[in-house]
Amino acid sequence: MATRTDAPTRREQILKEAARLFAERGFHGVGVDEIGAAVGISGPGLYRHFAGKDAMLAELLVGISGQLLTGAKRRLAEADGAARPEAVLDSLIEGHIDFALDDRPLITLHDRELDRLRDSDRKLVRQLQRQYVELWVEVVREVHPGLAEPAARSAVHSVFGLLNSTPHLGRPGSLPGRAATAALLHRMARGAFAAASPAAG
Amino acid sequence: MATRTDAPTRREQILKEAARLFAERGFHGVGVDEIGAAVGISGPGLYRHFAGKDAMLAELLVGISGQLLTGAKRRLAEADGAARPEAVLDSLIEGHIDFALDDRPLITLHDRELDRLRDSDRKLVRQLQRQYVELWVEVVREVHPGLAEPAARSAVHSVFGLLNSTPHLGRPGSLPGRAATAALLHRMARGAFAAASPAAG
DNA sequence: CAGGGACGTTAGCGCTCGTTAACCTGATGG
DNA sequence: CCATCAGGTTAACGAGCGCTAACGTCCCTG
Repeated sequence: MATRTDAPTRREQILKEAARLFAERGFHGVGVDEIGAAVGISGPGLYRHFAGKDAMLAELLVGISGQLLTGAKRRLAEADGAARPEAVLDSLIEGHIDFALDDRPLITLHDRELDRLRDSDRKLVRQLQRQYVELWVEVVREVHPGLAEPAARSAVHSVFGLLNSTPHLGRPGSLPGRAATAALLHRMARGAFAAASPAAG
Repeated sequence: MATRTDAPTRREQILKEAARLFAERGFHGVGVDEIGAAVGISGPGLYRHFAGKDAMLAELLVGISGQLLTGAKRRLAEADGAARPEAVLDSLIEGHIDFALDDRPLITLHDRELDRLRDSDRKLVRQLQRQYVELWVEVVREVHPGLAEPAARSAVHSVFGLLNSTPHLGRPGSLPGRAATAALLHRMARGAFAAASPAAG
């Protein structure tokens, strides 16, 4: 992946600030004037870049879901064939943790403001999310064959809850460091999956 | 605990419906007219029972936090003295799971709408939440002495995220049954804590 | 039976918000 | 050198919101 070095476009600035504000105070809790102020322009100026407030949220949520799914598919393809299923699962976990630690506001939005979308956008996001979940379910069941499919699906959702708890972990600074936190979350996710099988215990 | 058999008061009806609506569409996304309609009266009629919309949210959040903390303290006292620390932790987990499964809308509100409260109410809720977390941290560290305090605190928050994932688990009906779900969550929580210690590999 | 409180109702006020309209400005390219 | 256009500005509109005011009705009690 080529790392971005050029300056972010205005659209990107707006999306980033909007994500932060939406995560902090909720979609309805943030006014367009505030979003504008956050990027140095004033309210209606945003409409040169987006069709409306809803469009910003839609682009954010679709982007998140797509990014997660794309990354997961890539990791699956990279580790394809010879790799132990454990390694594939570790790669998925690692990817999700990176996302949860680096883009906390987006993680918050992801399961909080979905209902504010137009029907078509919401269906799209839901479909991307479902694909992402099913991809995890398959890998988890390869690593833990004793796990029935419904239980595996519940386990995946629960581990997402665990990994997405990063916004509650205090500001980055009270944490024991990013690497240590990532390692802790990784161990816990693996432990949770391992304990999900009724046989183990 | 004496089980309620008498009819719920109007206040309780309102709180229950408000919790559901707030969880579904967010605090700002629900109008007082809707809350009123949900209990069969119309908008302004609510003001016979609550000082305002904010007051409903405050009462809900303070109630949740207090209930969680009170229940945890009771469980700790009941199992006091001779009990193995593992049994105490299991009791805490069980209590939290009961809450997460039986009061899903409240669980959703609990970490979503806290910022909408007046300063004094928010401080109160935060204090109750902190006490609840610290109580868990102590018990977890008794069960897993290898866990440093900051890591234990992060682990507790993460397990809360795991347990509070119940709203994402699909409507109760697609689930393999309440008991099975509770057992799955319980196993995963224990497994996550066990895997949190760096020593365990 | 009078009186009052509990619990509703509808009408409407005042404010905020998303959005549009109308206008301005600086860079760009034929 | 002028036309165009991207990207801003402020003013204002219309809708929806929380909340209050004013009023009605039932039921309980002295």
